[in-house]
Amino acid sequence: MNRTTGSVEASSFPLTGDFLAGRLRQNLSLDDLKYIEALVETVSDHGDTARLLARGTKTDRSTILIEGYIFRTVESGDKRFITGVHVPGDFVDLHGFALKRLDHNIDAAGRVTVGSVSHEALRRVMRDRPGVARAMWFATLLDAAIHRKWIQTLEQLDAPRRIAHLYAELHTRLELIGRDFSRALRTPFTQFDMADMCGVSAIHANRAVGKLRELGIAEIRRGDLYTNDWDALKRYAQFNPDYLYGDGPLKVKEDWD
Amino acid sequence: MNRTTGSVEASSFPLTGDFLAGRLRQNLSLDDLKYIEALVETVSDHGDTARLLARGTKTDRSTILIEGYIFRTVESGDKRFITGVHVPGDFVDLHGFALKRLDHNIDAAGRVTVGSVSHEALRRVMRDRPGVARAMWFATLLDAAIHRKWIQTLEQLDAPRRIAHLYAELHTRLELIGRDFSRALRTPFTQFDMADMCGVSAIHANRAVGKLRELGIAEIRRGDLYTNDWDALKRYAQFNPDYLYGDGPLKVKEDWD
DNA sequence: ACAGGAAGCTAACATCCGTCAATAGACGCA
DNA sequence: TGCGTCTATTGACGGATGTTAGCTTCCTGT
Repeated sequence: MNRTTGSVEASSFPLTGDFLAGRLRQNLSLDDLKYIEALVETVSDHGDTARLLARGTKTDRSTILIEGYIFRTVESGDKRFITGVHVPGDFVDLHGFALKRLDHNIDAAGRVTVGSVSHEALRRVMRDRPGVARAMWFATLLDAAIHRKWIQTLEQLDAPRRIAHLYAELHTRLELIGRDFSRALRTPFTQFDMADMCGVSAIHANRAVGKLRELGIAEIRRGDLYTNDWDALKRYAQFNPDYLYGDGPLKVKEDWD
Repeated sequence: MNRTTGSVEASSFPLTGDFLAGRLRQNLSLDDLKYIEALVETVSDHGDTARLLARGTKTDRSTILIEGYIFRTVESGDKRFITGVHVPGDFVDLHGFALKRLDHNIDAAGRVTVGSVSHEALRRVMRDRPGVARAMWFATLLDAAIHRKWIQTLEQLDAPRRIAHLYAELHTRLELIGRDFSRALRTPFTQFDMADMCGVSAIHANRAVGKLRELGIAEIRRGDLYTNDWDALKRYAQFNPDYLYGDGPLKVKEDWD
């Protein structure tokens, strides 16, 4: 595997063999995971808010997030909208493999480490490893389920609850890939980022953060959320983790063939 | 193919051989389309607002919409939220094939005609027709792209523009499956339905419909939209059809294998 | 034709949220 | 250390939206 450096120095993330064991973990054997990891040809680091892929780009590579957070963004006029956020282990542009032309940007939130897989390699997967190909399909179906929950959140909740729901979702997704933050969840998000994810103005996002603080639900400082009662936060946000399929209905290997 | 009747009488929809030529059309040969059509084991009609599949259901069949509109809905408290709408030719629960347990309801909007395909048959597709399997994957990726646009719409637009955007999207999606409504787009949507799709109260949806009328953008009566200037409506809604990939980047057959 | 119910419409008031303006705090860089 | 920039915070005001209530219109079944 080749290792390159983006706009900041190469990270010291240890490529010990399981950095891909994220969302796909439940669906694949260790053998399959090692197979995918071998597909990653380059690993690179990128600095604050770097644009990894611009809307409209035709690319022959797909990107997997290894460390950090990534936003899906669209720009309209002078405003930015965030339609999704990714955590380590997620393929962030698998749909670019199929749809060829991206309909949105892929932006780093803070510093990130990403791996790159050529579409040529993915075509080999499609041909030689149907089980892996299915797992990748399922991963994109989970993306769709998360999108639907964001739609519901935007339709249903007020600004403070939207922000609480965002962090509740991230907390659960990070737990599912084996990262437990019992008391604090650290992110590089600014209140502008939160506003663009929640569909409110930055000033109103600030009010919402203040309300969460005032209610004793959570203390958010520079993107990092501190709480001693995640259950209370999740209850306040009306968070129900079913849509993340964490109990493993993604585990369907035995149902196939 | 067996033909059954739901809660209303069997429709007279002519099953002449191309009712599946919807979203998949651009990706598949005529031979492939006929192959899929042969998979449809039963066709049934359903009456107003029938629930075709309830959240949490484990099903061994998938549903393809032949005529009418279908909502994806979730209920919370005594409120309903609509996270997506489908037009003829769409597979509405292909993800149920992969994820096993549905995280939302599948509800008819008005009267619908649907076809049913067993998961057993889909497993055969996966094994015997990789090209068809890929097309179905791409169809779910397009669902995700539509979801992202809904997220952006909820984040960006006010209520009148959201409703205009909804009809603009439907207009384009119906055009892509060969149904052109140059002057009127007929739907069975109530203003409650529009409200639940746009994340506003029914009363505010009524205000929004009134504003579109007052501005001369569109006249919406009992779900049916009349306009003599679709371009003006789409401009008002800031509608850009790129995300529907109507120009055929879904056409990737030549890139595979 | 008639009655009942569902859907559409309007008004009044309260709350949520956007915008503008100004200030304070935190961080990076020289 | 000091400066500049980005981020966070607060207040004031106006517009967008939610809620409640009541009324009207349209559709449908008898």
